[in-house]
Amino acid sequence: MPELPEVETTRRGVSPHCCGQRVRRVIVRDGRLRWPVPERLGELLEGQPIQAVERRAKYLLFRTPGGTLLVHLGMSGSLRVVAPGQAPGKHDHIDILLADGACLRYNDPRRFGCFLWLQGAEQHPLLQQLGPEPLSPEFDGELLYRRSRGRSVAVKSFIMNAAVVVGVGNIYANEALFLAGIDPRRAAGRVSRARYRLLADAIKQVLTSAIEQGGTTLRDFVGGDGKPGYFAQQLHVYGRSGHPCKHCGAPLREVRLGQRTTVFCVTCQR
DNA sequence: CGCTGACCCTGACGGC
DNA sequence: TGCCGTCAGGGTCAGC
Repeated sequence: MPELPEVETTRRGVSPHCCGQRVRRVIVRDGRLRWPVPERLGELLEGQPIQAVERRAKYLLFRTPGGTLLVHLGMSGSLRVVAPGQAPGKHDHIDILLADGACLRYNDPRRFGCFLWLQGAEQHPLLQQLGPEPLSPEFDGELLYRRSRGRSVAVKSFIMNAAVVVGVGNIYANEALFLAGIDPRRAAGRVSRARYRLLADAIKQVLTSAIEQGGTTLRDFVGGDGKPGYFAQQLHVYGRSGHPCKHCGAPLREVRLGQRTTVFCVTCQR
């Protein structure tokens, strides 16, 4: 379940192994992802040098002179660098073989991810509608306040909307709302400016600390069995329905908002 | 335009 | 033990 910190950790893990290298070969074993992997991906990518690996929202962008490979890990995807000659396992759908023999291997049991080839990537509809990066200075409480006026949607659904701010998945939305003391069910338009400042800070804080902890597992992404970083993180509410609130001890409550499991403390979050 | 809910998919898990 | 239903979740899209 890669959230933004896992995607960023993946980027940092694979980037040094890819950058400056040419793609020798592309092997697509199963191209049935969110959208079909382009038939001609091999022809398009082979021979191209990878100039940079960037991230926008939860998308990874592999830049080459001929175009950009856009990768999303979906719900269950992972991208790792494996040693030459490693036999593929179950759900290892795509290999990108690099000039030095290393292999960038994509595994995705649920196949919610995507591999797309873009030219003029910035104009692509998937990237064009996106709101600001949560860790950029552009994202703050003022932006949330302004964009939420008159909106009746629950504040939790609001901050998970990629048109508002990217990269806030279910886990971190729950955690940030707890830290900010805001009831996730509250209408977005009825949250004050002061509380949106707290919320924006909380979002930055949970994502930053998750990325830092993801960094400690970097070698897993590079070498062997990648374990998502957030398992190491101290979670206050996510997955703790019915357990005592870490602030007041009252049992945490669970509801569904926009098809997503939502956990919060009725006492501490108003 | 804003919002809700269906949908894509497989594996884990609980009940019987 | 095994079968079956349910749930998990990011993001897109249809429809109200």
